[in-house]
This record gives sequence, C-alpha cells and structure tokens, in this order.
Amino acid sequence: MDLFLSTFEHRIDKKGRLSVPAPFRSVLERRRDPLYLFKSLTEPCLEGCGPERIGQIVDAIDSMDSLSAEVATLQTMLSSAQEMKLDSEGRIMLNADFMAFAELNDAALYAGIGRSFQIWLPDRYRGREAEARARAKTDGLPSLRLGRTSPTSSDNGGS
Amino acid sequence: MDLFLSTFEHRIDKKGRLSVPAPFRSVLERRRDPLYLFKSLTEPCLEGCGPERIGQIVDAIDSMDSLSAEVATLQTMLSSAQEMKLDSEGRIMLNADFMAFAELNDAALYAGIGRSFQIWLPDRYRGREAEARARAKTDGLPSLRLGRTSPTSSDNGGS
DNA sequence: TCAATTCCCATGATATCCCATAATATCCCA
DNA sequence: TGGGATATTATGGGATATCATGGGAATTGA
Repeated sequence: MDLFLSTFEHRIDKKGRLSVPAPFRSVLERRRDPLYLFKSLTEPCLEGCGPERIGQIVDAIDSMDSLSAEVATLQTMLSSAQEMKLDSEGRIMLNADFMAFAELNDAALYAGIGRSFQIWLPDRYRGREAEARARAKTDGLPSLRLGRTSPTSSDNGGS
Repeated sequence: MDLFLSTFEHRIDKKGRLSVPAPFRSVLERRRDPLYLFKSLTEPCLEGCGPERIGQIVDAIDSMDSLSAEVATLQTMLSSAQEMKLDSEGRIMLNADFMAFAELNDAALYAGIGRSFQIWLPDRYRGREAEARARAKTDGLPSLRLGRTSPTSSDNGGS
C-alpha cells in the first residue's frame, strides 16, 4: 500500500507554480493516476487525492437521497474539484480561487494523511499541529481498536 | 514472533545519517517490511514501526467521523509519518523536522519496546529510565494485563 | 496584440550510491 | 577448548543523481 505521508513545505514562485513533493508524485505515477484538488469542506485548506476518492464521492451521492443536505454538501466538494496537470518538473498551478480559499501566498505546506493529502498555509498548519499535540497530551491518544468503529468514547482520564 | 527489543546507541554523522541497529533491520527484512518513523504524540521521541501500524491508523480514520478531534489527532500522526529508505549500509536520514522534534544532534538511542521502537536523545532516555525505575520502586509494578496492546502510557509526570 | 500559460534549460542544494576502514562478533578447525 | 581466520557492523568520505526552484523563450487564447 503506498500512501501520502509526511509533510513538505514548498515555495510558490512568482508565476504561481508549486512543486508537488516527489514522494507524492511517485505514488500517483505508480498508479498512473492524475491528481485532483478540491477545497476542503471543513478546513481552510485544499485536499488532494487520486481518482478513486473522487469516484467514492460520486458513488456516495448516487446512493443517497438526492434531496438530502448531505448530498448537497458532497456536490459542493465535487464542484470545486479540479484535475491538476503537472508540468515537466512536477509542478502545479493553483488558480486564484484555490489560492484565496487556503489563503496562500508564497509558500504551501503539504500534509500527507494516508489516502489523501492537504495543502495549507504553513503557519496555519503548524498551529493546528501544535493544538492537536497539546490535546493528545491532555486527553490521551485515540484508542486504536482496529476494525472497530466506536466513536462513543466513554473515555475517562483514569490513570 | 520477532520483536524490537534492547537498546542501542548510534552516532548521527555530519550528513545526518543514522544506522538502524542490525537486529531491528533483520526483523524488518524477515517480514519484508519497510520502516516507518513518526513523531510521538506524547513524548519528545520518534517512533518506528512497520506498515501494519500505519495501515491501522489509516483505516481507523476512514471509519471515524471526519470532524472528530480524534481524527485530527490521528491525521497529525500520519502527517508526521514517513517511510524511511535505508541506504546500502542500513542507515536512514532524519529530516530536520525529526531532528528538531526529538532534539537530536550527534547521537541517538534506539529503545525496542516490542512491536515498535523509539528513538531518543540518549541522555533524555536515560533520565526517563531512571525515573521509571524509581517509580517502580515506590509504586510497585503495574499489573501485567496480558493480551492488551496499548502504546499509550496514560499518565506521566510533568516534565 | 497583450497577457497568461506551457515548454525547456540552468543551477544550487541535498540525498543517494558506492567504496573504504576499524572494531567487533562469529566461525572453524586443530 | 582455544585462537586465528573470516564475516558483520557501524561509521566515514567522495562522486553522482535527484529535487526544488527560477528564468527565458515559445505558444496559446481571447
């Protein structure tokens, strides 16, 4: 299984070009996948993935009640999605909408989160990371009971 | 079952290279596993493991509510995780983020803890070990509840 | 025609490959 | 069982390849 992992900070040059991290490129190339970007629904960042994740969203919409609010939400994701073409050096160009949405200017931070990755304003990302680590220290780690979905964390700080 | 056990101290050379202890390498080779490192969520050290642990985190994220704080925590783990490529001599290169996080400079201490291992600043590790032994002397041994894998040490004295 | 892309090449920094070496551990055979 | 021979390990250095990045020129599009 090859995944998008680790973080990379890259500059956005005057022409608006941004290198895709080489490890991310090789994941996509190995799968012969194009790269899609879309605006995150919940955070001020962009999300990147291959076609299979886009397909999952499309399938989810097909299987849901077309009148539900959730469908509208997923459609919003799709309508911001865009297939990115890489130049011969492995760079993408972010359109003005993407740049404004994530409030990027001259640098971007890629954060690999497994099957997809995010693109953040570097300082904003680092702030979030610090928060998450502080939370983990006080609240403890999420229990990794694998193969089980138990969002009901009846957690208690029991020593 | 082969496990990561014992401790090893190795130098980090001027190029940032660090040998992986031969016993740890042979565990990974026997399983044909690549090596992953990520920043600990609770301690100033790096954690090393095989792909199955990473896969568990990815799957856990997919099965949880994407807005929960726990997902954010798990994503923080993944975005610091990295597949390490070993050179022909069995060394890894620690990036600047890893070095800074664990406050390493010219030496590192590997501590095998079974299914995974940790990488520490040697002096800091030895301090923790002394504390743990002192605690055991006053508090007694934790009861060994077998059959549980919990990498979390839920409470730790401040530091 | 002008502006915005896309293509192509240049470059410095950095990682990777390959070789060498000293110290230690392991083997082998008397 | 001992002790020399051989392999393994950790470590270092030079040469080479890769990567991120920048800029000029060609191309597109309106």
